[in-house]
Amino acid sequence: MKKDCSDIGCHNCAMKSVPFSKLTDEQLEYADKNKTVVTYNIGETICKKGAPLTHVLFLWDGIAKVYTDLPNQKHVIMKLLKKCDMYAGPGIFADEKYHYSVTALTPVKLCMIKIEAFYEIARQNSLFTYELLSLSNHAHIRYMFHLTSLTQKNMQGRFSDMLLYLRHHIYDENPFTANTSRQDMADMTAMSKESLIRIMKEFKEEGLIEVNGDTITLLQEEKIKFISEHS
Amino acid sequence: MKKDCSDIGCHNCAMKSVPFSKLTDEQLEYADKNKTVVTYNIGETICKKGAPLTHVLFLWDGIAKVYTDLPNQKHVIMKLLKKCDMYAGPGIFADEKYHYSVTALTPVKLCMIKIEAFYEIARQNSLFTYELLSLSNHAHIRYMFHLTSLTQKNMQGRFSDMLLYLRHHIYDENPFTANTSRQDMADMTAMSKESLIRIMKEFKEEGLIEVNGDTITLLQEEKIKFISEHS
DNA sequence: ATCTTTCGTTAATATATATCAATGAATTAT
DNA sequence: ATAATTCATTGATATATATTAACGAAAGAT
Repeated sequence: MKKDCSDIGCHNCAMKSVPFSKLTDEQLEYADKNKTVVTYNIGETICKKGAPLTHVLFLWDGIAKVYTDLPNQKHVIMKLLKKCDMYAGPGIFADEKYHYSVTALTPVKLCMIKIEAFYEIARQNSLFTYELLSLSNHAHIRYMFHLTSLTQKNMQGRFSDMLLYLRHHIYDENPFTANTSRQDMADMTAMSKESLIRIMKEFKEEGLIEVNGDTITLLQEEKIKFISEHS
Repeated sequence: MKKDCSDIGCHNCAMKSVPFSKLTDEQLEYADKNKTVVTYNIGETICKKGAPLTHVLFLWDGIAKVYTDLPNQKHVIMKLLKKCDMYAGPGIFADEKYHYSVTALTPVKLCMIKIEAFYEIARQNSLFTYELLSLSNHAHIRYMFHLTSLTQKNMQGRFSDMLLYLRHHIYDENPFTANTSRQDMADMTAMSKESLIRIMKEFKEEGLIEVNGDTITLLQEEKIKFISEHS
């Protein structure tokens, strides 16, 4: 069965995240009463860093970027969100602010659940909270990998990590068509746009990848993995 | 009352972390039965990255470093642990491995609670899990700050961030005596040891700090904050 | 359809930071 | 006490990466 979600209530939503699969019927009902469905266009801001955290997001469709919206315009993209992803910023259970901005890279359809409802369910159901903690820690492990990539690897290594991330975690297919601009890719790898393009060219010339506009083919994935691990 | 902890059981432990303050007497009793007290010497490894995660740590005394133990010897120190800190690596509730190594920078006394006991309590008590999630997310917010510091700021900015971290989060006093070597400081700021020393000298010559061996005085904290924010 | 703006690309140059090498001071081992 | 390591420091040099500038192509606006 293809995972999809029409607006027929949390009960029947086939996209339920692991924490939500632990809820009782009553709790799902409650979540359902506190949800809203919204559609965003490309480039629209879904969450703004610093604003009060009011909702948890569940992507039904589309790709969005989660990034540190820094005053000096130098963003770091922490991750991309895709279909079926749940997104609760780190401010939840903490200071109740958004610490990242989220912007749509394609048209994005999502449902939002009020944070109060979220808290209420967490208070009632320790299995739910347990799974949230699990998700949170898995995310943490990924961020640590990201941090060591960005601080310890050279540009070739960081670029390789980005390619593998897009191929395996976001698009899950080999020739993939990225929804990220070159600037976005630069923000994912903590380099300047010009450097990113130069490294991309280098990879093309060495036959590691093929690039057609936004469509990228990994021609020698093993070598790319090697570069990721040895830079 | 000075926060301290003698081995009189979790019940009477004055250092109880917020999550543990939410436990019932019975649950505290249970934790107590599953704890061990250990002392480590300087330089000893408390946890090794990659090893199975078996315990959660509670520091009674001393300073330890939490770092990504990378194959190529290029470590990143994520944070320091001090008295009263609880430390459960991100592998808890996830893949049950240590993702960071932890090493004692001073003699360290700590108690360890078995992870199974931890899970059992989490299953029973949603308030406990709730507080764990809160801690986890607060930690995440700090890591994000760290990541943007390391990837977006120049060396002066990163060094300033480290000084402010040591002064406010670790030692909480102004002339402080660091337990970190120059190499450790370099690993905290993602630069080479030589660069760290050069920046340190620069700060001394500009009258921002005074350095006597490992004792550092922030002479112009406002300017250091300014550098942190504008680099 | 034309103008304007943004985006992708390239090359030349500047700069921040790492690496290398050398030395003295401080620890640790013998 | 002496030798042997390790650690802190400095200067000279190399290198990775950013910045600047320029231009064509694509996309949006009038």
